[in-house]
Amino acid sequence: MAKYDNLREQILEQTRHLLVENGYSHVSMRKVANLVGCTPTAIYLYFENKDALIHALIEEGMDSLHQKIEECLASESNSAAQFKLMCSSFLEYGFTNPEYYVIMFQLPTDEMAPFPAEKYRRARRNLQQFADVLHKARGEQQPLLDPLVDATMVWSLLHGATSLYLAQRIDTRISRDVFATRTVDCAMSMLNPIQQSS
Amino acid sequence: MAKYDNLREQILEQTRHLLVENGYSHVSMRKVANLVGCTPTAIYLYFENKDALIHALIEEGMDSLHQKIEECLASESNSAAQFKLMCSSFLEYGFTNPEYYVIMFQLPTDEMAPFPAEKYRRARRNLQQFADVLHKARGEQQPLLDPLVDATMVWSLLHGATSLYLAQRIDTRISRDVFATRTVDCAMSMLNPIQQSS
DNA sequence: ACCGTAAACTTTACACTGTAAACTAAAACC
DNA sequence: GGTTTTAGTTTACAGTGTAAAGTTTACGGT
Repeated sequence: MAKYDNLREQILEQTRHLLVENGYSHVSMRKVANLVGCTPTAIYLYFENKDALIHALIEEGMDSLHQKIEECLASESNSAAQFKLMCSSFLEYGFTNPEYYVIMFQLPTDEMAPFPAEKYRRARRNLQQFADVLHKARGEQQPLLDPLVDATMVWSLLHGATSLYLAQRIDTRISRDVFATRTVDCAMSMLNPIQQSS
Repeated sequence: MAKYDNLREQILEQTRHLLVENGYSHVSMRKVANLVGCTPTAIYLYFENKDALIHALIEEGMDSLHQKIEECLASESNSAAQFKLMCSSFLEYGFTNPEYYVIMFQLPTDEMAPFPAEKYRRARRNLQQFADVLHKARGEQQPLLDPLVDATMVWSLLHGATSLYLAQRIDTRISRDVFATRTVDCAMSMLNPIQQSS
């Protein structure tokens, strides 16, 4: 009685394809259905709604980013070097996977259901790893300031840089390489505990 | 023969109202038209399309942000103090005008026509001012590195922080005030020329 | 063998969206 | 007074997400 074999997987596959080829705005239930060969409403048998379908892809993205970050930890022993590699890898991930980056971090929050809390925890591993490495890289220096807050600063910088780059808001006189390199330098400077203002 | 007095202005007013009250996703040509009391297609007599209508509001936002930044320059004489005030004002602008911030800096670029180049120049005044003050605040220190690049770093940080805050991606254990203060501190640390990596 | 039920869909429909094309009424000009 | 221009309206099309109901197929039990 099953008309397709593993329709759910086919739906995900074609959604991923549409996303990567044409960007989020071109992902529609009807387009996905047409590619798969089923009817639009059949998708609702496997995903509660469009948001849930996208959330499945967000999870994929979070996992591949996580894996990329894990590799940074594995390929360097010095924690400062690890941190540096993590930063440049994050940037590279965003630059080379804009469609995934968009759904992971830039989706208009007021139009979309928030990424479910229980899945978000897995996503937050990424931030936590930044915090851990940042903390270690500073060595025995006084952890006066919450490492979580400082990791959030690093994340703000990296996310801001990626967002502006993807939105083509970076002055064209600045090359992509210079931009990325300087951003990483900037993040590295956050290894020195930031002095609090008066 | 004019059926409305200054229909264009009424359209802008109601669009602004819809944007601020309900966010970008609830701005539709039909809703605007209903509020104004005209037909949806009448809007096309004054704005080429929905993008052009939104661009008009983006311009408003850019201008009010510019004015806010000008005030920072006026209310402080020390350039470091100016810079600091500019940073915290930028954050405050984003935090308190999320709907404007979204259309100004976060609108999905692949769904929307880019902000027209000739208007964008006016928008870039803001970045240029950051660059100028940053340059001045560093005093006579060697301008080895392009101030534009460094200003872009500051902008990345501020934009990233604002985006993450608006998307409620900041850990709830971090209060808004702490987050803003630390972000500004972080931006201030960029006054020290960032050392380039090997 | 037959009947009931449940699974895996499809069909149809609704309320939205942006916007193109054609039509209309009133004012302005010669 | 007739013509053109302005300022709209009406109608229509192609697209969106998704709810509700209908259909087909397979399986389990008696």
